[in-house]
Amino acid sequence: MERPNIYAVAARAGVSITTVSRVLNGKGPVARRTREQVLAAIRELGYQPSWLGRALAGRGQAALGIVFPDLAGPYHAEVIAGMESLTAAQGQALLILGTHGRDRCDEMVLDFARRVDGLVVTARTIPDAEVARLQDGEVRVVLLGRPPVNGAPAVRTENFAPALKLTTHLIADHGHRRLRFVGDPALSPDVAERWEGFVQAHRDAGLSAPRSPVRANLRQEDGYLAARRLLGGASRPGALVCANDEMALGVYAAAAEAGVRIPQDLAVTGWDDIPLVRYAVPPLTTVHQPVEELGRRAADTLVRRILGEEVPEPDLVLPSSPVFRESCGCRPGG
Amino acid sequence: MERPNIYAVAARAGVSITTVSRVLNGKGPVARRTREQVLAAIRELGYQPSWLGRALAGRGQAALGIVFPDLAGPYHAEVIAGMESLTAAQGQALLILGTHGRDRCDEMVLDFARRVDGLVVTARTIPDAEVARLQDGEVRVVLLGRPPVNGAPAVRTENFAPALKLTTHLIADHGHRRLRFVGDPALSPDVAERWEGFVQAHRDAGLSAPRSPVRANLRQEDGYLAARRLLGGASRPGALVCANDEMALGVYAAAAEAGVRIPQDLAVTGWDDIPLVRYAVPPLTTVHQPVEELGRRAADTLVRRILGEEVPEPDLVLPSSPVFRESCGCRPGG
DNA sequence: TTGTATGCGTTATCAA
DNA sequence: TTGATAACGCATACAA
Repeated sequence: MERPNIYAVAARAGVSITTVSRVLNGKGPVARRTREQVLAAIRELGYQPSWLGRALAGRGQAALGIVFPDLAGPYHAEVIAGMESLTAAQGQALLILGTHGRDRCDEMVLDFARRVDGLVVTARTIPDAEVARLQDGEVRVVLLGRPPVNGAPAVRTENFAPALKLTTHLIADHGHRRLRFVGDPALSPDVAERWEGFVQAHRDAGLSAPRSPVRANLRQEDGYLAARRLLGGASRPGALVCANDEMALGVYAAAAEAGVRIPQDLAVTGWDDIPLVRYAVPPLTTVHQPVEELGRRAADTLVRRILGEEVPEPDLVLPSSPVFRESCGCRPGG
Repeated sequence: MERPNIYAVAARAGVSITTVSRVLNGKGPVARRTREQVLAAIRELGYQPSWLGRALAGRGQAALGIVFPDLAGPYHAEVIAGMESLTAAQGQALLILGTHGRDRCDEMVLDFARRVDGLVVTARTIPDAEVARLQDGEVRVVLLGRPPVNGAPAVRTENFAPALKLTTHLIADHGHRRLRFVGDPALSPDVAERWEGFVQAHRDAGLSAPRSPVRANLRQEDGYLAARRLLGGASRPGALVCANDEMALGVYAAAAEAGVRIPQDLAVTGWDDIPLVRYAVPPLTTVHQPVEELGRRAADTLVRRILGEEVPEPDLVLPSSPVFRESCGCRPGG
């Protein structure tokens, strides 16, 4: 048995397709009795409208897309989970595309954009210029984890203030003087802002400017390798402020290998507060980000844009704050 | 400027849309000169065919879907990454849907299925009966991490043999006698098979049957809680075989808290070989699964089904094997 | 209150 | 070698 179309329903109910369409969309006047007949026919045939037909007829595709660099760490998976929770609830489809640092991904993204009503574009995927071009091409875009571009609204998390607070904590409360920042500010706006907060804390404390960041690529192995280098070197740092949790856990491994105790010999902090670090040994001091909500809000903002509503906050910054556990030197349970 | 359609191209090239279509699809005879004119028009107008039109005209939607329970751990994200690598390379779209243990997800999945050419359905999402119904409804389905149902091909990883080997290693090489399995066999076919291998190892070694599994729910916290219970109890186990890595790391935390040393006082093993465990302290002995390839192969199988090709292996089982590090008691580096 | 006819952008059939 | 035209499934202006 073929899948029934709107004509089949109309025939069965003894009406025209227009009437069926009206019943389906709840628009326009339909006599009670007629409506019931149509509804009955729909039920009997197990009819479900083809969203292809709908989309082609100009009703939008009821689909959102997200463009991310890759699915290596937990971060983007959580962003996607947040978006998915919203799209699923609203009966929309969610399409995903990883750029994987490919060169010619402009076309890919453009092609991708054609299949959705709007796009969430994360940091470290496509350059601002390309975002601007998308905007000009009437593609609805929402930026995630990066500042607004050319009128495209952004949704992101706080970075500067928590980094400042965290670093100040290490300096003022635990007396650290030789701190290093592990992460590459050039890699993403988020990391850049964290670095800024790190620097500011030094200024605020009247310390000399910190040494340049230890450029590392956000994965655990990068943290491990960076720490191995640092811990083997002459002037060993007293505290490592890592740009994310995975690198911090990499530092844990290098420290264990070198016989360096955390936090007695080395304070370590992360960023993200991924589930694993709460049960790390010792529990990691980090900065909690509402990543899933970030995805949800991005999707929500995108939907508003698509509906033509005014976006209330074109640059929404969600609060994130330090979680002091034990790797910074704080006492267990206190 | 509106987005050009096939008529615009035809008009510009001074031909009919049929000819344009032929050039586009490389089918049917087209004079060299004509083709060039059409190609020029396409280029000048920046024309790109609408996939909506294509799909409606019956060419398929060039989209694959995956249904998963949630994005909590690294596992499903990696599966998705594997699928995405294939779909992106082939210019297909990838749609995702999480069931989140929702009740009435039958309709959601059905609706979802209408938007794609085929579906990868993972374990712990929808019941076999529902999969069978999808199959009957002419939805192309490939199962992932669960056995074939009603003719739907499956792609999964080895479980029994590695579990047998791993457990035997603990028993024979490290002399363990009081082993417990942490995980719920009822939760997924994968876990059930791992439990079977665990049991078989006891039989093979001539030991009495192991105690019942410590039912825990795959997340780190569940492992932590389970281990806390076990380590506080009277008859403390000597080895914990965990159904996945996250739970094993939870065990790490509980052990540290209880002053139990790994592996001296307690051997621990995981499953999956997620990146983090390689740099755990101590490095975790686990079973490596080619999860990303699993996703890729599932997508590949699905594409074959869609193209109507014979699926070479209706029940593809990818090999997975133990990685002996230090948490089982093996020496560093050997 | 209901129906007719047309457009959306493509592919495919058949005729020229 | 090319073209006119009919699907595909739906929404909607317009007519009745």
